[in-house]
Amino acid sequence: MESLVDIDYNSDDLCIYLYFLNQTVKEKNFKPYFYLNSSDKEKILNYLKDFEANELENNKENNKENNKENNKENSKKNSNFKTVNEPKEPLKMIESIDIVEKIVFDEKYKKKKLSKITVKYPTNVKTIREILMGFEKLYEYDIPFTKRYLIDNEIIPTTNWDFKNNLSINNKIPNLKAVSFDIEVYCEKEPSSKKDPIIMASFSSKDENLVISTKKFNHDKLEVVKDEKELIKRIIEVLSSYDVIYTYNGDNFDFPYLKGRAETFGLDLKLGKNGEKIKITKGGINSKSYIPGRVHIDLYPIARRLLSIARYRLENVTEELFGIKKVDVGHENIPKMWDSCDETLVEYSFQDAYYTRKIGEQFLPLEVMFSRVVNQSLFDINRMSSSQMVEYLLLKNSYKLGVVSPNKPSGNEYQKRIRSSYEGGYVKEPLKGIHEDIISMDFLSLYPSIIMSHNISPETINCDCCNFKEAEKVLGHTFCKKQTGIVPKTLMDLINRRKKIKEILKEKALKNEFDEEYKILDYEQKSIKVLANSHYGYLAFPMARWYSKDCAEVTTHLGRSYIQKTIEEAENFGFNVIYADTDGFYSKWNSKNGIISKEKLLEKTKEFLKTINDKLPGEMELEFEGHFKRGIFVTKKKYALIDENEKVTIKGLEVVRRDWSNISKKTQKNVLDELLKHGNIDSAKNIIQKTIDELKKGNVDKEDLLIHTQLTKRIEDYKTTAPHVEVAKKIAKAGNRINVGDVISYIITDGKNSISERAELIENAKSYDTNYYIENQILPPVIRIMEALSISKDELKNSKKQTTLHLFMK
DNA sequence: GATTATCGGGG
DNA sequence: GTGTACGATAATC
Repeated sequence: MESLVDIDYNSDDLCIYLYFLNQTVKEKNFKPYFYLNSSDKEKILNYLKDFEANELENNKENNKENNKENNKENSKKNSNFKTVNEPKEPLKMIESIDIVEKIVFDEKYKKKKLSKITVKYPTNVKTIREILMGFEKLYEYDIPFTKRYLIDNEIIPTTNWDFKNNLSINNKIPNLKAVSFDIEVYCEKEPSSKKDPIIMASFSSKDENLVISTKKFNHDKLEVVKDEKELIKRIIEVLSSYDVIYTYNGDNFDFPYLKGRAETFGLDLKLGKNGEKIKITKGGINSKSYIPGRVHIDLYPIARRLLSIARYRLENVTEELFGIKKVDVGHENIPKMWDSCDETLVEYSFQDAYYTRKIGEQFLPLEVMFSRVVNQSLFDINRMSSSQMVEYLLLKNSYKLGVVSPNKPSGNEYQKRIRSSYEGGYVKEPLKGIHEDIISMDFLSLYPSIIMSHNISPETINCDCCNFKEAEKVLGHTFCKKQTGIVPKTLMDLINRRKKIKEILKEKALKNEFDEEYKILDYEQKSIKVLANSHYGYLAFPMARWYSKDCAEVTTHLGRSYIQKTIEEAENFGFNVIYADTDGFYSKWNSKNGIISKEKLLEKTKEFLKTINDKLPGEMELEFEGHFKRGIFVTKKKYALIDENEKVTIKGLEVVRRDWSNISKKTQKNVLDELLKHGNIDSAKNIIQKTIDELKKGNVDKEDLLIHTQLTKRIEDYKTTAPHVEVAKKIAKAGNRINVGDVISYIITDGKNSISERAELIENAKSYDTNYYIENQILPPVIRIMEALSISKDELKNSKKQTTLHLFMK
């Protein structure tokens, strides 16, 4: 019994490689295929024959021309001989043409006779597809070969595999040997693999913590090698003994960089299970670094998908998950530290690898569950958006139902979809200000429930097989009563599976059985929840095969109507609804109905939930989400709350932009903390006034005034004057190199010229413009909060102290 | 207020 | 690789 960890098409061996934990199985019998909307085999064959004859004829002509040109070019440049185009011989590529009866999605689920065209090799699909495009409509012609294999054979990756009975056994997460990997580079500016060397590599696994360096440091985990080439060889050696490799942004940085460096030494990155080379595909911004037979897990895309934080640097993710602040050195200091043999650099490099592994261990079980539920490989799942996962789930279900799936949109259609918009969820304008004793309630999976209970799906919308009364229409649309659509059907399967798992979990919890199986099932139900909640978004996803703007629009329309009716009921019951967004709301007890204790409030909430849930249709449920000690509501999507345990939740108010000065960020944080923790508006006001005073007195740290802005284009390309551009010009004038992408840090100094002219580097700043910092850095972030509490801007500025010019003492 | 441009992660 | 190609936020009209 073994589990399938990876699958790849080997283009040298011309077959699929199934990478099990301890063996690679070659699959030679599976052939690529697609469908053609025609059941006339003779006609298809004749069409191909005609094409081939035509092609041969054209090629003779072209070759004559090409040869002439080539000869000319060759005599001129003496360049390599250009190969002439081979004529396309489609008939040789075809394995078979079979007439099959299929249900066709695009034709309202009609049963139809189609041709299943099987070709010899995956690359043939593109050739034949392009020829037959002019003949009739094609289906399922762009499903990657290995993905197709997994769908058709119902092989569930990462489950144990019973070779005797040829079936997968869904149980424990396989015992994969995992290591994390991270490199450090010596560079002053943007790293370039053409010149900047790799100086260190770190690894962390359950029984190995290692830093390899090309220089000696005083550190216990360090191994020293003589040069960079040896380092690269050692990296290959270490990585080659593991099944799973964790990185943080390794897709875009570590592996492409390593490959670039290896090339300068004439080395190949033969990292695959059987010595296959790493495959790095560059798709514009996002690369993928694939190692055949091993699973490269990049934690960065996972963190983006599963966490909701302001920034996704490794240090932010570490802090979010473990509450630990890891050592950070700042990349610009690496060369200095390397030159001065500062061992903090080794510790930093090691911690990067260590926490990358910790994050990997945290997320791997969930990824494994996604892989099993969606039925695609761990590597691919790692890099899929939730909409793509839904698509593969639908493709799998569609195949099981004998349905030919719809195609991806054409370029034009895609553009049209991107441009179209529709009304989203209901967002209530908040009752601005500070509120206490807040209860939040929300709908458990509002959109999935709506899609299921109304049978919303691209093929059930406006069907022609049912009769509807006018009153049954939603936004003028109707949904079939006879047949369950593929989207609600897929959702129901997921929800039912989750319900069953939840029941088992409940039983196990009662028996106190929090064992391995409990954990696995818990991960499974979590992955299913994410997938279920992604179905609505999928309907509006422009690249989706089962896209339907009408379906998405009906879903949000019904959602708005449910939440609005619920708010009305809550108000009638005695609540005062402060704010609402899409599927939930924040409320307090209306003082008109008397002042009640927290215990009584929770009781009332329970009572209300019972009455409302009795009225709601079966699938839908309003839930108690939380009780908050205090909350500040500023505008739509901008609010902050604090709960019983002093845990602060901030939505839309955080200053996350790196270009704001420290003093600005600090002030905003302190003001919010004060308001949430003590509810004291006056002391919040004091904080702001005190900061302004300190600024006027000149008691601020120079560093706290730095504003950071990135240079996004070349200096000469800027049409407008901006502070950071002016500073960049000064740096350039002083003879230093300035590159696109550099972050310029500056202080606005005092004077009479324009702001841009007064921007200076920290070492050149002799003063600062008090007024600028008050008006542009301190006030803007706090003003909207304070205005929601009826405090005016003038009131904040009015500290009745004289403004004096302040100079930095040095 | 709607539409268009820019980053993001890594060193 | 049977190609791709996201999504949130800031800037700008």
